[in-house]
Amino acid sequence: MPSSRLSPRRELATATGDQRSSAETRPDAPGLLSIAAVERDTGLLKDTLRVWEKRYGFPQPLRDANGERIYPREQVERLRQIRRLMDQGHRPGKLFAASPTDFAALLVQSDAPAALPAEAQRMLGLLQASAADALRSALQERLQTLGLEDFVLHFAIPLSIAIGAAWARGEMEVAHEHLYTEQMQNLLRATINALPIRAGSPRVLLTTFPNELHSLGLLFAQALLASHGAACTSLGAQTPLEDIRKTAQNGGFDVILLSFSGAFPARAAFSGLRILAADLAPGTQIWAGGRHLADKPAVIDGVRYLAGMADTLLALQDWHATPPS
Amino acid sequence: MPSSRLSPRRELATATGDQRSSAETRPDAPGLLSIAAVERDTGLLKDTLRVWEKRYGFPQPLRDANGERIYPREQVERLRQIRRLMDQGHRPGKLFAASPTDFAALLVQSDAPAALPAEAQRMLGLLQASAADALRSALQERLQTLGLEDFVLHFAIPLSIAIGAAWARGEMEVAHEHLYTEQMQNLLRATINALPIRAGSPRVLLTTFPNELHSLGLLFAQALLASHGAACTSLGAQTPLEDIRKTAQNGGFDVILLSFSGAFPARAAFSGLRILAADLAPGTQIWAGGRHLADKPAVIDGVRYLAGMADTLLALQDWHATPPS
DNA sequence: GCATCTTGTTTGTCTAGGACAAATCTGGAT
DNA sequence: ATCCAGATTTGTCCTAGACAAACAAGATGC
Repeated sequence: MPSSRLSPRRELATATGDQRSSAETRPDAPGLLSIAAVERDTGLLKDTLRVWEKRYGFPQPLRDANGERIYPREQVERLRQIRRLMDQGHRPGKLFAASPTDFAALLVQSDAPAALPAEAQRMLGLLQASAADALRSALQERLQTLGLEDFVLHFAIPLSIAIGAAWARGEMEVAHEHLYTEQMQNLLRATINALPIRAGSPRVLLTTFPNELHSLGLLFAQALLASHGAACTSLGAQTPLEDIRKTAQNGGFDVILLSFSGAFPARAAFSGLRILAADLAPGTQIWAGGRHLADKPAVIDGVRYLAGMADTLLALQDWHATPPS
Repeated sequence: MPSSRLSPRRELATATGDQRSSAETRPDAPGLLSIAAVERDTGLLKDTLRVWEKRYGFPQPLRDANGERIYPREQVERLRQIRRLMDQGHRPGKLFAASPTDFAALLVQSDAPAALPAEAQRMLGLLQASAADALRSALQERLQTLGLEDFVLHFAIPLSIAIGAAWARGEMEVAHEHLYTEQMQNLLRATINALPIRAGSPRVLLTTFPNELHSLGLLFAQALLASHGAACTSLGAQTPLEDIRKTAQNGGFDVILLSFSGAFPARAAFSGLRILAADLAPGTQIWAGGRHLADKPAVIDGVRYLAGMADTLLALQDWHATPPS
């Protein structure tokens, strides 16, 4: 007798792989995580965790009564730090070999001590105090003051980076980050939704390839474009290549914006871009975001690389200067 | 020389496990998917896919030059249908044993032929045509006409269910569903954001346990509560139990709303609820959503079960009738 | 008849160790 | 400096087996 479900859960099942066990996420056992829970928390595949244990001797989880791996919280935190450094280009072999001192040095160095606006600093505090309402209104106030463009470029992005760093350092709970993401999303989506579309602006389709999550980054780009009147349609993250192609053809878009994080292999990115570019309606452009792509870009007809968020606006300017229609 | 990343990707890495391979998602090879891609698309673990192949003889992927599994699109679609029926309580053994006729019958039966408003029917069409702008304004119009509460209860929820069913039937691409989720999110978040908070209303914290994705459902609940003036704070999906506890204590919330989909094992849900209820500030309530929980609820002090979305509003009424402060 | 306990079956996830191709680093030649 | 060949690192996939939790069915008691 199947009991029917209340509401669909698929939109995320697609994007993430919704697992169904109970063991890996058993909510008891305070500081101890199963291998599946660690996979979820760190983004490292089970296979990778096991092979690291064999090759490098870390992590070194305990075992429960059934001989299954049990990871103490501190090891998971270390794994997160390692993951973060790897995302920045370091290789695991070096990281595991590094002395504790060197490792710490790398970590500190990685925390872009970039100029973080004083207000952003204050918001880190609000976040750590879980002061949701205060955070909400503070963000809103900043947005009012700075305007959408400056807010995104000079406030939201540095703040997001700082939060990522604080999280890797273990100074922030998962809940804090969720709270931040929610508030920021609410604010930006509401703002974007209310913006007028300027005539003569391009119609832009935004998304990422499969295996690209990174949803806040995409939202930032959308906000920048929309603030200049572009007609944006986002598919969120993780759209299969074939689907992007079809949607782009149907929708009559002028621009397809793809965002890539550092973790996405450049080879695959270029290969996908080539395929996408191959059967593009004439006049349609592709904008590919992601710093590591812009470093040594493959020359593909119809593809433009954006080295940073700010480049998005330059591309838009150029589009206006020479509309391909 | 680490190349630094533009923007943080963590908020989703947390929630999903961001993988880093290239093979599983190689964007070439039109109708053929690697095992990792199938895991992402169907939500079935690699291990499960392999063990099904051995035990039931399905799926039966091809092999590439390296002996690695390659799944044709049609098998993946079948897997999605199976997954959907399993979410409704069917067991795999029966499904694999069923004759094609019986299987088809189950599928049809599962597609809640529930009364779908004519306008919703029309929107399914818009979605399938990828008419993003038309969809956007149509949704907006519906929302204006019906008001937030009716819109959610009698329009958005049935529509979401219908979309889930169409997707399982293979009539809908991933992109269509992404498009829908995005538009709906934009609309609801913008609306919620603009709602006033009524004095004397409870402060509600919304989230789900780890392994619970289901973000649109949570957003629906938030919309309903907010439409009646409640002060809602959402953490999104997938918050670790410990984090929920801490946030709830800090934030001075009156209610914690947890949402569970059918795929979440009831045992684990009750166990988690008990832990959470144990050290709750006096006067704080827990509302647990999810039909399968309400069927045979474990009696836990401070926990109220919501059998359906509409129950959310009843609970709110009761709260107002007898404020626990 | 309805509830509770016991047993047998189904099912998902974990374990182990081995293999290999893609990505990266290294040194040599232009 | 730039480019190519070879060596090394590294992530993911493979097989095969084991076991506990979830479930179904039958037995027992009220």
